[in-house]
Amino acid sequence: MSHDAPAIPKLLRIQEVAAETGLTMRSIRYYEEMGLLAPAARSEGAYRLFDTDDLERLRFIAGLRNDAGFSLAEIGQLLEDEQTRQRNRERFRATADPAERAAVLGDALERVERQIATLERKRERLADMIDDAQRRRAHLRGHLEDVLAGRDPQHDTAGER
Amino acid sequence: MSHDAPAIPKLLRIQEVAAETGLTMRSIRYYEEMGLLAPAARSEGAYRLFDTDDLERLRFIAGLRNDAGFSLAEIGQLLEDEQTRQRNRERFRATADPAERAAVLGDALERVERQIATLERKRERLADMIDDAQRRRAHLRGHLEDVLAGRDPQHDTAGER
DNA sequence: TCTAACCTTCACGTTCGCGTCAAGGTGAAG
DNA sequence: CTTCACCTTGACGCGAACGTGAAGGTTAGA
Repeated sequence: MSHDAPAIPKLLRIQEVAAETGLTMRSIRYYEEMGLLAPAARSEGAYRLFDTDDLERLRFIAGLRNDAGFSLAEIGQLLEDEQTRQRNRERFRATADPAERAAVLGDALERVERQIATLERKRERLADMIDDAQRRRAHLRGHLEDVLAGRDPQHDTAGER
Repeated sequence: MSHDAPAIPKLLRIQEVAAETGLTMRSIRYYEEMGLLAPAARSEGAYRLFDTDDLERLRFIAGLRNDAGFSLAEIGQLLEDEQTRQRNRERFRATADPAERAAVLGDALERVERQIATLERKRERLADMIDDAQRRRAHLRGHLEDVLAGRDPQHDTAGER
């Protein structure tokens, strides 16, 4: 009967976090230094201790960097907005003045919309590039089929651009 | 007796190209140094002269860097494939051996497919992030409407994430 | 021809995103 | 208490992607 532990969230040390996320310890510390990470819990002797939220956050950061190609500064903006959102929530609750509440919300809305615009520009670029690549692929497949079928058309890709 | 110039494609100097593409002169030279740019034409006195193809190429590079977040090395790969494609076309035409032709095409196909996979992973990430952002936006809009309508629901965002 | 604006090639400086020691404190096991 | 793996904070180094002169040639116009 091991007195079931009620809310000990199982904190991890940096090496385990590194193994878990695929990041290096250096990177993790650097991200904290750059303010991308809420100063995680610390042990008595100043060991960094991470919870599952930190893991998620780190994975998010890694994704943004590796897959989306954002700089840490940009990631900082994106994450900052999440924290700002939290604080806005408190501010929001701290006042009952509809005007101020509306202002807070309007601010947040603006930020999010700029984020979306930025992300969508990126996505559109990517979509264009993917379209190009797929057209090339289709073309190559056509040629390959021709060759494999013994055909030998001189048509040479037509509109090469 | 200026024998009417039939095909003078209006060459630009680096400063004009910079203004046109939004890049700096330094970046343009650097891209050439890194082999991303075919050594454009040179004037008598070694001035770099760019044509519209160069402009397109530079815009493409800028797009890949700024919007898609690729490194110059990665861009080099992507561009190299385009040139490889050109050369493969010649190789392809140089031989009549179906096996070799198929090999050339298969090679090109592989490259393109890897490119597509890379790009799509990126796009999926972006799509996820955009979804998140849009959900946040919808939420904020709902709140804002509530406040502007004089409502004051305590519901507080419900499922916070 | 002369000048002002433009260009060239070095070449060193800078920021970002870490890698890599160095010198020491921490923590759990035995 | 000792040991050893693990952690800490500096601090220097490095490659990428340029910025920023310096020193000098080029071009086009008055």
